Amino acid sequence: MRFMTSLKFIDVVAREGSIRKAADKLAITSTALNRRILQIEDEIGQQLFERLPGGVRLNTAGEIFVQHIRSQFADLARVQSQIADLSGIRRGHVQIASGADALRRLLPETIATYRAAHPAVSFDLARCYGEEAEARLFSLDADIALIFAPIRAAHVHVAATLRQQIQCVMPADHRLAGREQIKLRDLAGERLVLPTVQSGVRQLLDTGLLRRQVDMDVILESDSFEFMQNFLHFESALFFQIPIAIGAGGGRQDAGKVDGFDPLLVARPMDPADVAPGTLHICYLKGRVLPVAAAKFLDDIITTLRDTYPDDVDQ
Amino acid sequence: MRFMTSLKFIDVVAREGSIRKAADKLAITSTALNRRILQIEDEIGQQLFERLPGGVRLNTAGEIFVQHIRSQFADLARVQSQIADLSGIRRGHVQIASGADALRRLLPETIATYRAAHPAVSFDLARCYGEEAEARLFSLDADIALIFAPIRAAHVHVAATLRQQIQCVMPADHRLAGREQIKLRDLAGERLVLPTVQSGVRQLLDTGLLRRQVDMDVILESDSFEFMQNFLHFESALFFQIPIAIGAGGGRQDAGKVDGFDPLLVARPMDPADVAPGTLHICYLKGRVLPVAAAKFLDDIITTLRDTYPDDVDQ
DNA sequence: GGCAAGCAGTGCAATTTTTGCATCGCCTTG
DNA sequence: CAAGGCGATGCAAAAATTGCACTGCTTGCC
Repeated sequence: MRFMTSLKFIDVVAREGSIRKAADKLAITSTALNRRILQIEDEIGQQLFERLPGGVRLNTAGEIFVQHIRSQFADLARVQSQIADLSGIRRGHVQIASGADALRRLLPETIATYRAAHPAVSFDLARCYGEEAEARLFSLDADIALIFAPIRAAHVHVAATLRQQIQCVMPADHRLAGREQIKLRDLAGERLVLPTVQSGVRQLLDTGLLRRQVDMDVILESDSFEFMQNFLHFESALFFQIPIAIGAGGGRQDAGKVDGFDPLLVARPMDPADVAPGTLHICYLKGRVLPVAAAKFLDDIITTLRDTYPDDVDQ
Repeated sequence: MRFMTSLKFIDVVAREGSIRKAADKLAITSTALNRRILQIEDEIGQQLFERLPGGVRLNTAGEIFVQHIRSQFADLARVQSQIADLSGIRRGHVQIASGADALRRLLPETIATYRAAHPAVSFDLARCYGEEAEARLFSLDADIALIFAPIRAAHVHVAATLRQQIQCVMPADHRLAGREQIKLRDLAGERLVLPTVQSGVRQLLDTGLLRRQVDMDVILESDSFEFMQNFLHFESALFFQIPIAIGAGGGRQDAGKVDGFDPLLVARPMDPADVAPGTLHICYLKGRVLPVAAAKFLDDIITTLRDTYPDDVDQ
C-alpha cells in the first residue's frame, strides 16, 4: 500500500516517540523518515510533533491526526475484507484484546471453529487487562475486546454481556469439595491463591472480603491459570476463576469439573450473597463498522456463549 | 496532500468514466494516470475498474473502494477543520445541497451571519432537488442538505425538521388578498404559476389538487422564485411558496409580506385542509462526524429556524 | 466493408522525488 | 565539561514517476 506509507510512518513515529527508533523499525534512514514527516507537517500546514531533546511527541493536532490515520487503516482493512468477501474468499484479519479468562477455552474453541469455516482469516490475540483492552480498541489495535471488568470509557460499545459467578477451584479431596456453594467464611484458615489485583475476579473478591473480615492465608498471587492449576497438584490450596475460564457450564452436566477432564480439581461456585457475580463484556469501538471477518467472529462468540450459558447472556 | 493524490485520481477517474478525460482534468498524461491506477489495483489485489471500449467503469469492488476514498477525504477535511480549530483560527469549508426554497433568504442570511463570526470559513452551495441532494450527501459532495420533500434514502440522518404551510403569493390588489386563508376552490379561474414537478411544493399542491377537481389556468411553470416574483409585476397571477422562501414568519408581524419589503406582493397561507403542510428536512449523512465548521453551521441553521418558527421546528 | 476516432496499455528515456551519508547544532546526563 | 542521543540539512546516488511514441482493441460512421 504505497499510498499509505507516509501515514504508516507517522503512526510508527508516534508510537516509538522517536524518529530514529521508528526509522530503525521501518528499516529506512532516520533522515528519510524525518523528511517525510516534515513534508506532511508542511502539507497539513500544522506541526504534528513536539520536538523534545529525547525525541518527539504528538501535540494536540498530532493526536487528532494520528487518530484519523488509525481509523483510516482500520477502515481500509474493513474495505479490503469487504472486497475480498465479494470474490467468495472470505479473507481477513481479526484482532482481539482479551483477559486471561477467555483465552483459556472460549477463544481457542471459537477461533478454531471459525477458522474451520474460513481458513483464510487470521487472528491476533493480545492478553491484557480491562484498561489496556479499552485503549487497544481506541487505538484500533484491537477490533474486539473481551473484558471481565466494568467498562470505564464512553467510547466502548458493548455488543453483549455474560454474567459469571466466581468459582472456587480446589483439589477434589478438599474438605469443601462437598459443598454446593462456598461462603467467604468457609475460606477462613484456608490457603488461597489469588489472581492479580488488576483482574476482575480479584476485584470482585476484594469487594466481598472488604465487608467480611475473614482471616485467610494468601500464599500466592498469580495471573496464570495454568500455573495455579499445576500448583494445586503439589500443594492443597484454593483459587478462583470464572466458568468460561475453567470450561465448566453453570449447572450443566460438566458443572464442577475443571477443564472438562482434570480429575484432581473441582470447582464450586461462591455464594452470590458473599461475592457478587461479575460481567464479561464483549465490546468494540463505538461508531466503528467492523470488517466482515471481525463482525462475523463477534457474532460467533456471542452465539457460542448464548448456547453455553443461555440464561446469562444479554445483548 | 501528496499522500492522497493517488486516491483523488481514482475518484476523478470514477467520476469521469474515462482515464483520458480524467487525465485532462488532472493536468497529467493519461499514461501516468493509467499506471497509477494499475499500480493501486495491484496493491489492492483487486481490479477496481471494468475496462470498456469507451472508457472505464467501477466494478463492485471499485464502488466499495471509491466510497471508502470519499469518506477518507471527508474525514480528512473534518480532521483539518478540527486541527485548525485548535489554533483559534476557525477555518473550514462547508458544502450545502439545498432546494431553491432555502437559497432565497434562509441560507444567505445564516451564512452571512456565520461568516461575520468566522470569516475564514468558505461555503459551497449546490441547488438541487431532493433525490440529488441525498446523492450528494452520499458521495460526500455535500455536508448538509436542506430538503423540502420526503426523505427517501435510509442513509440520511435528519437533524431537524421544519413544518411549513404553503403560501399563495399574489399582487397586493388581488381579489384574494383580503382572505385569511386560501382554499383550493378559490383558485378556480385564476391564472397560476406553478413550481416544477420536482419541487416539494408542487408535489404537495398536486396531492391536494388530485382530490379536488379545480379548473385552473396554469400559465407557467418555473423553478425560479425571482422570475415568478418579477413576472407578477407585469401580469396578475398567483404562485406558491413556503414561508422560508419568502422570508415571512408564520404569524409574526411581517406575516403576509413578501421578501419583507416587496409592497406589490402579498402571501396568504393555503388552507391546511386543502394542501397539507410540508416538511423541510435538515440532514446529513448517517454515521458521519461533520467537520467542526459544518457542525457549527448546522447548529446555526437550526437555531435560526427555531428563533423564527418556534413552534414548527422538531429535532 | 473499410477507415477514422477513441480507448486502455506498454517500452523507453527524461525528469522529479526519495533516500542515504556525512555533518551540524541542540539538549540532557554523567 | 565531555559524551551521547536527538532532530535537521546539504549534497549526491538511487528510485520512482512522468511524458512521448506507439500498440492493440472496439465502435461508429461513411
